[in-house]
Amino acid sequence: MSLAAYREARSERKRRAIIDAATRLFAEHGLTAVSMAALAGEAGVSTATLYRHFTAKEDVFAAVIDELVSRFNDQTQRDDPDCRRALAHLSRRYAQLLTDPTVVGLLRAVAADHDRSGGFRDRLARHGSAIFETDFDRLIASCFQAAGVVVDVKRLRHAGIALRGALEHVTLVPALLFHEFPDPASLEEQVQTIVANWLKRWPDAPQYLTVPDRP
Amino acid sequence: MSLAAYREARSERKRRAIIDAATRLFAEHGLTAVSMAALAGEAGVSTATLYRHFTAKEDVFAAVIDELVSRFNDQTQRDDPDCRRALAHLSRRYAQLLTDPTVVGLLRAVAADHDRSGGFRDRLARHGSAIFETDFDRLIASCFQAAGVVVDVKRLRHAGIALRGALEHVTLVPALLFHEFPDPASLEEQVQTIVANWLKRWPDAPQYLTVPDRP
DNA sequence: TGTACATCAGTGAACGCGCGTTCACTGATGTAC
DNA sequence: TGTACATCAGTGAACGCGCGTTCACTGATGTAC
Repeated sequence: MSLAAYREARSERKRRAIIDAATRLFAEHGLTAVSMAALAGEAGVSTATLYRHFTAKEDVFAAVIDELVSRFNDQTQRDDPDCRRALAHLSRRYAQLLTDPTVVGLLRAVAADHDRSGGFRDRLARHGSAIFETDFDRLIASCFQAAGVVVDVKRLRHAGIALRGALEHVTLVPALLFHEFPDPASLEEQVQTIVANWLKRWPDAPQYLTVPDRP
Repeated sequence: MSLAAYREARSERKRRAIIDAATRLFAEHGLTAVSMAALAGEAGVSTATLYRHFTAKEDVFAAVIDELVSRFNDQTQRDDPDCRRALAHLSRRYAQLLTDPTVVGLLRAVAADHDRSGGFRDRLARHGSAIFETDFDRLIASCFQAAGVVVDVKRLRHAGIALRGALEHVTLVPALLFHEFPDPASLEEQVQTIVANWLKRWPDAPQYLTVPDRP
């Protein structure tokens, strides 16, 4: 049975090399700009081997996306009991994710080739977005509760829009549109300022801020 | 000289048809997914005619982007003397632009094919972004001034991040990533709420909000 | 007025290249006897 | 132990298609005489 073991090990190594190379190339250049020959070269494999492991180019891309999504799922972690610290921590993770060149590159690839897939590929974006949405909503609600402020659903929603919007404005938007990625130090500083501003203006805001608009 | 006039009119008609068709197709499918044959078909023209008007496919794309940029430039308008109304108006324009399927589609196309152009094509994104940045900065400063609050540059910058980030979160982000576009009514309502929340929390915020973070 | 010619934007058909994909074959290892 | 054979992931070379681009030609109009 050692023949089977040998073959499986070699096969697994090749498959890993293919997915790793595909992750790099698709993230950097997008789906259509990467040829199967280029992918095979980067992975150190023949093009025919690509087709032994995957039925088509889009199938390789799907595998790349699936792996990234499952990496998201593994990242759920225990909350800090201090909800303000927990929210700052979540914001940092969010900002780091949205300035990760691989993640952003794949998001761009998914968005760009939207109409050539059956729609199954935007799992990455939707799934990742949904995970963070849930976490943000929960922590934002706890922060309001901890501050002793009772608020309605609509205000909670806009509190989330304010925080996530500010974070995305300094991360995802320049990264997606301009391929601009902040250095870690300035990112950290921006995130801290954004979270501090948000805390002061939403859960810690004085009561008059919770009544309707001024005339 | 009527021959020349006839030819020029016909030529101009063809050129317009090409740019219009290219705007539609590139916005919907991106640069690489649109073949010259498809473009010629949509424009009601032969592929050879495309090459009489443009030297290459990328040149057609550049013309499309240039036209959109110049349309931006024409839109500078006189400010409302009430800076709060002016800011609400600017926010609405910004939100409408970032939910215009053509604009978003071309932004996506520019971002996706970034590395195959010499970088000249991101004029659209940079130029549009710069125009709005200037306008927002100016109006935000006036709103603070009108409220009698003196603030430093950094706080002004974060006020802008808060407002534009919230607007982009409900427009550009879902549009770019998920191809989701809100209907005009719900967009209008979201923009109004976002601007109202922002005004209460930034220029109208009580003094304690302008001192450094609480311990 | 009629006719031969000049002009040039537009075009159908072709070209050659690179792509995604497939095919017939290899070679490293285990098994039968 | 040695030898003939079975297995099957991996591969180099080829295939056919669609793409961006070009070429030789057309035809609508004006001009010369």
